[in-house]
Amino acid sequence: MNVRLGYACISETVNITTSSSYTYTNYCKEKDEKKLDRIIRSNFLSLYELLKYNEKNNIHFYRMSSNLVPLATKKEVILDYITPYQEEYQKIKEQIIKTKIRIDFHPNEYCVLNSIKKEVVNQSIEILKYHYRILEALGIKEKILVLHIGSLSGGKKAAITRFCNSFHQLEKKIQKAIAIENDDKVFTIDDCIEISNRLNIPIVLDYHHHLCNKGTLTEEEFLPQVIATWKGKIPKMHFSSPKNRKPSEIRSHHDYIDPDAFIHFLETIKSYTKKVDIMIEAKKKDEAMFRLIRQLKYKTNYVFADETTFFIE
DNA sequence: GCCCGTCAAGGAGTA
DNA sequence: TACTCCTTGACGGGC
Repeated sequence: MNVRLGYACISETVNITTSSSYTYTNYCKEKDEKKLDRIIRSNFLSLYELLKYNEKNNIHFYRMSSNLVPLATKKEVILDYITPYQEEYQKIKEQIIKTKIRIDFHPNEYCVLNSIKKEVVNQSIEILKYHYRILEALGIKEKILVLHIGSLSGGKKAAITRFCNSFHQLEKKIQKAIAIENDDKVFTIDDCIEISNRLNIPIVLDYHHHLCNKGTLTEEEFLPQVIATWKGKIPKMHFSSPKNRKPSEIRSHHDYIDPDAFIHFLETIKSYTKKVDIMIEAKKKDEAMFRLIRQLKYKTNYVFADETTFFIE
């Protein structure tokens, strides 16, 4: 099995941020369009710098921050975040094409497509449109928006039906970009499989969430189904370690990854797929990924093709 | 330069 | 109905 590791949004090594913000409260006070423009350009420039850093370190899998454009989804703010930034998009696009890095977005838990409130659903659709437009502007061919199912209101059956109904309200091209992820409290991998079967969309398995919130299917049962949802594309999965074994902290992410748990995870999945991209979700971001890699080199016979890519027999 | 309160979002639980 | 907590990184005032 070929494994590529990636990290999300922030580098602990490079001291820049792609998430500089301009809060709505401050914007209302100041109405400083130039400041907003400066922040957006700074975030795009930082994204370009991070992609250069990824290239230097042979990182082939990366999640962009959702906060690239502050206030982009605020109804009260009319903001064209595409046309004025063509130069920035082009520069980033060329870097993405050059390095063939696989990139995605993961809108946060406030994007609730199955909310019982119509205005929240509408706002969630706007949030997805914003992410999709950025992917389009960056010329990313394989557009992926990883989404949680959301609210449990009215019970699971009703919640899943609401998710499917809202999904069908999305433009077709955005529907094609949606992938769903199991969460750590409510929607299990079983639920994701049910939804995936109804909507024909891929599933991102989050193994930490699965350990917190198991369905009835065994790993042997769900793994081939989850991988099949990618229809030949390289499956994406998320891996993190619990901050603490205490029930109150088991859902929180640790600074680093438990290498033995990770090795166990790889051994579990290796007979089901030839390739996998795994996003390391640890508080120490890329630093945690590189520490894990050093530990894998020490503990295993995995054959490394480059800094973040290796092969398991 | 560090510390800590605030911001921003929706859901869910409690009073 | 109103509140508090959850989560997370950035921000910004105070010292």
